[in-house]
Amino acid sequence: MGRETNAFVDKLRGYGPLGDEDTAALEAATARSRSYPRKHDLIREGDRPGLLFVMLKGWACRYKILPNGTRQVMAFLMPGDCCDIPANVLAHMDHSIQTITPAVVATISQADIEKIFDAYPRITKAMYISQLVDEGTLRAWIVSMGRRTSIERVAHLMCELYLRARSVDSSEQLVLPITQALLADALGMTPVHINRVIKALREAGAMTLSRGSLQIADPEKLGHIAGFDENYLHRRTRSATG
Amino acid sequence: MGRETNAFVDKLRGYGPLGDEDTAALEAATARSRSYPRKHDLIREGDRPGLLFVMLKGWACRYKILPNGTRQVMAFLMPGDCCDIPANVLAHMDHSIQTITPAVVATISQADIEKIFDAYPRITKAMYISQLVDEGTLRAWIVSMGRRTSIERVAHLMCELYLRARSVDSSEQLVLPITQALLADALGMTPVHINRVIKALREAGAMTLSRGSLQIADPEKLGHIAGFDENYLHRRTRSATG
DNA sequence: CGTCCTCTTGATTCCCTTCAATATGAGTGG
DNA sequence: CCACTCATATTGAAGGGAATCAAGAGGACG
Repeated sequence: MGRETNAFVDKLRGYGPLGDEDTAALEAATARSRSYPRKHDLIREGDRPGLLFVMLKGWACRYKILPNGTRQVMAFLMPGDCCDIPANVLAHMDHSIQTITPAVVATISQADIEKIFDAYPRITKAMYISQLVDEGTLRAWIVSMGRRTSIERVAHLMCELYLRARSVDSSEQLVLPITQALLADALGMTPVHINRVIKALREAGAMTLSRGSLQIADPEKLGHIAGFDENYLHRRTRSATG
Repeated sequence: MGRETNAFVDKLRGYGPLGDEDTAALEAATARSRSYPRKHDLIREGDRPGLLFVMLKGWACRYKILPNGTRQVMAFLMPGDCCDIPANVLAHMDHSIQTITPAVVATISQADIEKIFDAYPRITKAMYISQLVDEGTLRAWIVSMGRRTSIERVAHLMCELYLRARSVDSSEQLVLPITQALLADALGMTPVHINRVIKALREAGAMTLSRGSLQIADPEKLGHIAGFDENYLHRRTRSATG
């Protein structure tokens, strides 16, 4: 087979120059991957961390179940994203990670991460920057939850997911694997109210969500409703890296 | 004068072993610091980033003003915390940073950061981990905003700030520089409602907030109300580094 | 072809916001 | 030392947005 693109390598390359030996090391580290069905927990709250998960295909999310039984989703992971909790700092996971779609994910052991960090400073730096960008996404999320109306909130998240998905899959008509229940868990709302908001967005001609997949009818309109400023995503044009 | 403790070095040392040359480099980089009054913007939304801010004394916060005029605070910065947006990835700041108290902060230029990253891999790694920990704090914040009641939300934030403040200042009776308006901006609520929640917490004997400073009367009770699990703060015992 | 998951809609309730008025203390200047 | 001003805190009343409760429709799947 030909050389398959590795979403993780692509992403890191966007954050800093990588040499051939860097990409080779990354590809070697993520060579062994596993497939998982949807709704499969990759790691659960309370587990001992220690592996770096690298999403190669499919989506996942970080979430936490609260004592009252409600669920909060804190992040969406797409191809190229990775998640890492350093085992030497944290004894137990404070949240879980679950696939949203069937997914292919590679895991890198703590020892191998250490080796890579020691031997490939450019990788360390790129991952540091990747971390900074992820943090910006979380901050934007906090802003949404704190100060945006529910319709703005939904529209804003859809804009973010649309742009992020688009940078790993440039299909013409993107379809995002989102259910109303998942949206509710991500935005701290009830499924019932999410449904009403989505109806409003549908009637406005901005987007349609049905049976687990979302279609953006009018990205411009959606962005306008959300008051969206894509600056925070820190996306770079991909053309330079091709 | 004797050797003053550098909160930044102390914090990073908690995340990984640093050699004498590492700490020397960090101390040299943060040697030149400036004092700022309270409510002073260190950097504003729209500015070009490029400096690494290191809080040496005092508190600050990240915030964003939305088009409708409301403000959302996304993070509190305490001595030892730093904030960094890589200039080569982000053209303009997507939020501002402002001091909450009079503060002493050092700045490191982009060029010097690069040099440090290239020459001191242990520092890079420690900062990467520091970043991971900060991200955990943001995730906890999202959980609070999404799925906790207002009283739990206030109590939870107070627990977090109390523990974080305590790890840099072990005074017997900690007093946190928080106003009701600031709390409201941080938790996405109105000052009026914050006031009512605080009244409830006061009457429960958990904590008291008055005229810009907060006292925790009963940390245990507060933690119980919040459903607080300090796991996510990834704090380590400081004794080992003394 | 029944079961389950996802989505939809209506009615009611309640938490929080909004609006408004007042209190209280800190800082300032005469 | 006191009047003045401003930021902060407090409390009440009314309104609205989202949750809750409840019932049902429509596919997907075995």
